[in-house]
Amino acid sequence: MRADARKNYDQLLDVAGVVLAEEGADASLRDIARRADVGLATLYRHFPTREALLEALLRTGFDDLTAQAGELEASRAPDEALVVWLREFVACAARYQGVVTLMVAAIEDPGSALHASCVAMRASGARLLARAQEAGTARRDLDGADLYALAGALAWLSDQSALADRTDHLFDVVAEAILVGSKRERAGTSSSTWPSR
Amino acid sequence: MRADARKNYDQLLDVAGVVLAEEGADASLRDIARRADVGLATLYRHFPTREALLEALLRTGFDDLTAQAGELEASRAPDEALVVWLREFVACAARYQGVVTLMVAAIEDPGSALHASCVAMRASGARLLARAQEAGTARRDLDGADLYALAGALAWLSDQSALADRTDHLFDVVAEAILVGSKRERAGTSSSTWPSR
DNA sequence: ACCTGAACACCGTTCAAGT
DNA sequence: ACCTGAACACCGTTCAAGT
Repeated sequence: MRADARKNYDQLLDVAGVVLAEEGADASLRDIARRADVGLATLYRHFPTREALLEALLRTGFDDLTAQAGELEASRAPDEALVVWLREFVACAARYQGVVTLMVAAIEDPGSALHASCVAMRASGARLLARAQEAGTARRDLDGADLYALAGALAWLSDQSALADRTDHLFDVVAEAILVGSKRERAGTSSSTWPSR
Repeated sequence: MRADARKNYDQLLDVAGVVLAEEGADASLRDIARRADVGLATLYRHFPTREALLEALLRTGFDDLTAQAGELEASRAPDEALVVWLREFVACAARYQGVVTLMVAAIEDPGSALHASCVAMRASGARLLARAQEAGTARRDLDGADLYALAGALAWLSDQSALADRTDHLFDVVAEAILVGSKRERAGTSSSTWPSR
C-alpha cells in the first residue's frame, strides 16, 4: 500500500471509530469522509461497504471473543464459561449502536464482510454451549443458532435507551434460562451472583 | 372533515398499510404519498410524523390487545393468560417490520403518537404479570417494564429473517423463564405445550 | 496507483402559492 | 379548508477525469 493510501486508511478508521460510536452503526459515511479530510470515493475505495468498515473496526474485538472462548474452555467451569462469553458478546456488540442487527443479518449473507467473523463467533459460542450441555449444566433443547439469537436479543435490549436499565437484570434472567439446576430451585431470590467478568 | 380530505385520509391509510407491511416501518413516506395519488404535503397534514401514521394503523390492534388483557384476566388461569398476552404482543408488533424499535422508544417519549398506546399496553401486561405473581406462577423479580422489554426482544427476534426460525422455540424458552414451577422440573424435554392462542 | 469532484437518484421536511 | 409543487438540505453510490 502506498504511503498516502496508508495514511488515508488509518485516518478513516480513526474517525469512523469516533463517529460510529457517537451516532451508531448507521451514521453518515459522507460525514465520516468529511471529518477525515478525505474524498468520499476514497472511503469507498478502502471500504466498499458499510459492513467492510465495521468489520475493520470490530475485527480485533471479534477475534478476541473467539480466542477467549478457547481460553474459557480451558480455565473455567462449563456454565461459568458460557455466561462470561455471552456477556462479552453483548459488550462487543454494544460498541456501536445498531451493529447487532447487521451482525445477525450477516450470518445468512455470505457476501457480507461481517459474515466470517459472525459465523466464527457463533461456532465458538456453540462449543461452549455443547460443553455445558455435556456437563449437564445447560438445557439440551438449544443449539448454537439459538444461543446466537439470544445473544443478539440481549444486545438489542442494551441498544434501546428506554430499556437499558433492565438489561443487566434480564441478562441474568436469560442466562438462568439457558442453564439448569441454578438459583431458581435453590433460593428463588432476585439477587444474582453470576460471574461478572 | 371535508369530503375530499376524508377521501385522501382513507386512501393514505390504505396504501400505507400495504407499503409498510411490504417494506417495514421505515418505508419511504414519499412513496406512500405517490402510490396514494396524493401530494406529499397532504400526507404530512394528516400524519405529521411517521409515528402518527403507524399509530393510526396500529390503534385497533393495540386497543384489542389491551382489551384482551381484561378478558384473559377473567377467563384464563394466570400463567396461561400471561403467555397468551405475550404471544399476542409479539404478533401485533410483527405486523410491520421494525415497528418494535419505535414502540420501545415511544415509552419514554411523551411526544410520540405511540406513547399512550404503549404505556397502556405495558400497564395491561403488568397487571397480568402481577396476577400470575400473586398466584405464585410467575417469578417475582420482574415488573411491567421487564415484561415489556422481554416482549420487545422477542418481537425483535421475529423481525430478523436470519433468526425467524428460532423465534417460536425461544418464545417458549423465555415464557418458561418468566413462569415458575413449569416443565423444567417436571420433564425437562424440549416439546412445548403452551396455549397457542 | 491512488485520489477527487461532480453527477444521479433518492430521502424527510417545510412553505409559499393555489383552489 | 384543504391541496400541491417546488425548494432545501441531506443521503448512498458510481464514475470520468485528474495526478
